[in-house]
Amino acid sequence: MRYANVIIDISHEAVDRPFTYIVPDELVSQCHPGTKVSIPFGKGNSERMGVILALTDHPSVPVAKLKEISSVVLSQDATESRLIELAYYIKEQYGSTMIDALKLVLPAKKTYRKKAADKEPYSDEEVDESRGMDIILNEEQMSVVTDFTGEYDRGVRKTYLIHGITGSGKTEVYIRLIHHVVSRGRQAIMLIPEIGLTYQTVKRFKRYFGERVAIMNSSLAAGERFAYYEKAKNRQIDVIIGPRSALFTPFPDVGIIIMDEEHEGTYKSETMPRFHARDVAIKLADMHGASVVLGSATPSVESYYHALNGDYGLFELSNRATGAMLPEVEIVDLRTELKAGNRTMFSNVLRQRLVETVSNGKQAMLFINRRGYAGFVSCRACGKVMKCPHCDVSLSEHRGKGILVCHYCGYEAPKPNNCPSCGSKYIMSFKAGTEQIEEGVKKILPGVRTLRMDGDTTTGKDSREKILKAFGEHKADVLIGTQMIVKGHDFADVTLVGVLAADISLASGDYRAGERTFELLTQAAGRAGRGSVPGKVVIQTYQPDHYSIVHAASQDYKAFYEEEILYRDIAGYPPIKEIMAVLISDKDEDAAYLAAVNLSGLCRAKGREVQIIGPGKAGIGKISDRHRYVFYIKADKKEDLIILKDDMEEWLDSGAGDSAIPVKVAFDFGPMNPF
DNA sequence: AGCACGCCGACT
DNA sequence: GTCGGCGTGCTC
Repeated sequence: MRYANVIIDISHEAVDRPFTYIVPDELVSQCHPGTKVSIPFGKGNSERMGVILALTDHPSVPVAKLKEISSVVLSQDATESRLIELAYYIKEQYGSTMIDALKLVLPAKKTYRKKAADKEPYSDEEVDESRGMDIILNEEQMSVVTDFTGEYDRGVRKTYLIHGITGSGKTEVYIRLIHHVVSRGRQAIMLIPEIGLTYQTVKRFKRYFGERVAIMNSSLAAGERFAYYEKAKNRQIDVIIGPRSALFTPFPDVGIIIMDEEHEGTYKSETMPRFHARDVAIKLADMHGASVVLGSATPSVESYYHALNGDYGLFELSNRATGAMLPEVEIVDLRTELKAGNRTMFSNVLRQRLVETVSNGKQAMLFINRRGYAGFVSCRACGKVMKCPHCDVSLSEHRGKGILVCHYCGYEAPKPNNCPSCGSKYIMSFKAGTEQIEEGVKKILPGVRTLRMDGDTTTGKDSREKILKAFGEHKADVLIGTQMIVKGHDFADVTLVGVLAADISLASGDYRAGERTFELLTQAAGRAGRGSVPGKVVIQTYQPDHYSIVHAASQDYKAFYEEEILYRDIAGYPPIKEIMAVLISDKDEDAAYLAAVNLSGLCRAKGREVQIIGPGKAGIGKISDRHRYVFYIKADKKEDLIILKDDMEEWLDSGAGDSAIPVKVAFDFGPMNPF
């Protein structure tokens, strides 16, 4: 290990690639990935700061061109070195390169223009002098706050889970906890899922923390983000609210990390360091001596398992803070509807409730899981489905534009007038589920005012906000949408929530299907009756006896958990066992397959106590002309998976099996979606 | 980013 | 004839 790959200065695009340096004998013992070093660089050999990415024996550049590392730089900037350590943790845990992990953690300045910093991502709200102390908490909320602050002041640092039903007032509790930590001179990171938090919540935080809180949304330009980072470094703000990347805010002394809606899938990165924000938050908290608070109405099975185990502290909030009643839930068996001759998407019960609701001047939300209802395009004469030439998926038509789009690679093509297969001119697109429902609603209630919201028809978040705003102002009677309408939007006039086909999400075929269905139904049900009138929920399903549906209807998380954990135990899934997916892709199908066989064979040959499933073709066999193969490894402990990941990385680095070199290999620990 | 090399205008 | 403009391009 005589040579080191060093990144010079991550913050400038032009030099954000590794350079090779000779490691002098006397520095060998001190040089590791993540070590800061001083090196001569450029024509004038000016001394620059760099970070070691990796060590190697075989430089890719002629040795004659190499210079020596001058010295190892000891951490003068604790915040930065902590983030570098965090990058190293991410690299080790999730199997990425050090450079990708560093780029994640120390984002490049890029085209930073000094502007947005002073522009206040809300108008200046009056800062409340009592700073959050005027929130009146109920007994349950209060006991969470006193238990936490008591332990915090005694120096106890750990991870807590707040299991609080929808409307139990978790936000007020978060504000109190943050206030406590901030008043002791430390900082707070408040993580929210990508979908963002409502304007109401933002206003509450602004009100209590005023100028000392920054809100980071995913659309924030790199420059704006950088401006916040500067403020955080200089202790000009105490609280950052944002999605998973908010974890990398360079606060000097973090005291608490809160993760709201901790069960949300968006906390798991879908791109190369496929890290889970929960794990990284716990690691970061450990480095700072901070506590972590996870909150959810429907905790992930993993987190609840850890809470029951005693790994996490557990708080329960089981009352609605406003005293509003839980909605009344009815399950409708679609099989009996069909037998009775009802072939529409609406059961008699739902039809009746819909008419009642609208004629009483109230509002209804109708929810459909989009999966399986995408607006694909096919030929009526021969049945040919228009597919993407680069991916194994069907194309969908962009609303009325006559353009077919691939959602995976962005390929676009005009909609043909004649079927490319049989020449017929009867080419039509299947309507999106929401469109069909809208038509159905209008048949039941002629003249009803409807709004539609789904991923395909809603371009940009602006139109989304507009739709929600219009519905909130009661400019429509019925809102029809996909998952996106169930997340945390409170509308006082909504007294009916209808779930049209609850089991579509059960059919997704991965081990989280039951959990996801329970979550969606519970969240959807939580939308009904947020005002003074109790709400009604109608769940239509073909599997009325499925435990996810039954327990969602009775709003009984614990009963759901008991059955779910039993299933995970029997089938050997997380959190009982740990699972890793290895995804291999290449333009050449044979090369991808061969690499998958070789890698899985390598893992088998190691003879560890693991179970290897596959390899096989991935669910979507081709994306952007790259053929995809996948295999899964199950183990009792995550460490066993990490060791195998390291073995595979080493094998790939060493160039063993020359054919395997160009293939891309991605590791995914605790995959959220089946490949 | 910095610093060099590089090929066209007004100066000791 | 040379000093110097900052336009491309490389830095282990």
